[in-house]
Amino acid sequence: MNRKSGISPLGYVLLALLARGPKSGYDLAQILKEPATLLWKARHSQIYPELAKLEEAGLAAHERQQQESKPDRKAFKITEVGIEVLRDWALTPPEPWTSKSDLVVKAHLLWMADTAGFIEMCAAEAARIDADLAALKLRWEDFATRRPDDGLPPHRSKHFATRSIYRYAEAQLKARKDWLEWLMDELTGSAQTQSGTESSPISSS
Amino acid sequence: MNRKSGISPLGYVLLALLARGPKSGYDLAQILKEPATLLWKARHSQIYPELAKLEEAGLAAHERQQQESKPDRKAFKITEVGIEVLRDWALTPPEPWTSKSDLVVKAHLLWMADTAGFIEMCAAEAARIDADLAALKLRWEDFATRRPDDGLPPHRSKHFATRSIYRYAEAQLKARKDWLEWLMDELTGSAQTQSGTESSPISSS
DNA sequence: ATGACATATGTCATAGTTGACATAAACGGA
DNA sequence: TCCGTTTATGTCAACTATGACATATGTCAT
Repeated sequence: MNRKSGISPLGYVLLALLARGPKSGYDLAQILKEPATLLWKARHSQIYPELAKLEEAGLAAHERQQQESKPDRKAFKITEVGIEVLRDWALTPPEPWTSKSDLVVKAHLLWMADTAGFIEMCAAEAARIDADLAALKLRWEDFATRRPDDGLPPHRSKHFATRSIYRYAEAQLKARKDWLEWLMDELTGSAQTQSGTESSPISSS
Repeated sequence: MNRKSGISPLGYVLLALLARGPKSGYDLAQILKEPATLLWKARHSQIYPELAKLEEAGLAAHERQQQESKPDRKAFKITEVGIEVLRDWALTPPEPWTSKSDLVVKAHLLWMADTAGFIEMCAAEAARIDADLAALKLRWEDFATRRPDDGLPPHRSKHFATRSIYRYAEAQLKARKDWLEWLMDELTGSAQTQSGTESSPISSS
């Protein structure tokens, strides 16, 4: 729990999802699970206790539901207080953004690594990003089919808000991939004309 | 500590920095402190214990140094074993990349937020990114002056490796800023022509 | 001297996150 | 009937990270 507000980062994520409609812990875990993290990444082991905290704080409430052909579920709803808290939080300055990628650390020690192996690793990562981008596109198409445009103006539209986070994920992935491709270009040019770890001067045009 | 390797993510970061030359915990804390996180973000409270672990594992070693006009320091060096461990790690597939930005969570709940306040928050964030980009450029120019190009081919050059991580940071920041600008464009268009939180039908062409 | 500041090293309680363990209802196929 | 899978909820130990507290040396200005 964040000292100032009493709500953890994940708490806000859960509230933001509950604000669109009631969901169970299981539902939330499906939305926040890997791969292709769109909004946030979290496991059910973190989600269930967090929901209990939100409920204790009066920001969410649950109701037991019986289902046919499925076990019972706890349907969580955001409360009026929760909505107010969310609205306020939406306008507060975002946390300073710091991404921690071990790929960048590996790039930092590129100069002492096996060049061929490093390029191979980069190529595999670029392929993984392509797969993520494709999965993202499919996921968006699926969403857009299930929930077609509500026709509301962007600033009131859930459809638009969702689209905006897809665009964000896509932009970040593309930037990462472009960088990888620039890096591989620089390295292949360099490793071929100059001697690498072992030199095998077969052909240099 | 990571179960498989016995080395934490931060451990690899510290080794990668030590591989370029001896550094004290204080030096490392300066490199890894905010703002404008380039490689990783860490506090000295995490760094000092981690250095002790690396030393215990035989991956780094320190030597006490007396300095004029400054307190004593512990100069840490990477060991031969440490170098081997790093080289191996450099070729292992990077962790699946998941960035956690609360800005994206805020975008997800855009539809229920005060539009004018939201746009203002975005504008402030865009300005912050501009400042970060400017600071990044200055930091690169400072580095390039202090450590001019070593003339080595990219795959063996520390200069190039450093440049690559600057490019990465720049690309990520730009992608984030471009997205923010797209978002603000969409919102200003929408909020002006259609009624906002309170409707004031002044002019609708 | 006194106080502010940079250098330098450390600990500790708390918060956030992961991965493993644990349980159970309902379905479908072998 | 037993086994695997999906749905569903939960706990717990270990790991990672933050923010506060703590201490000490040396410089410089007041």
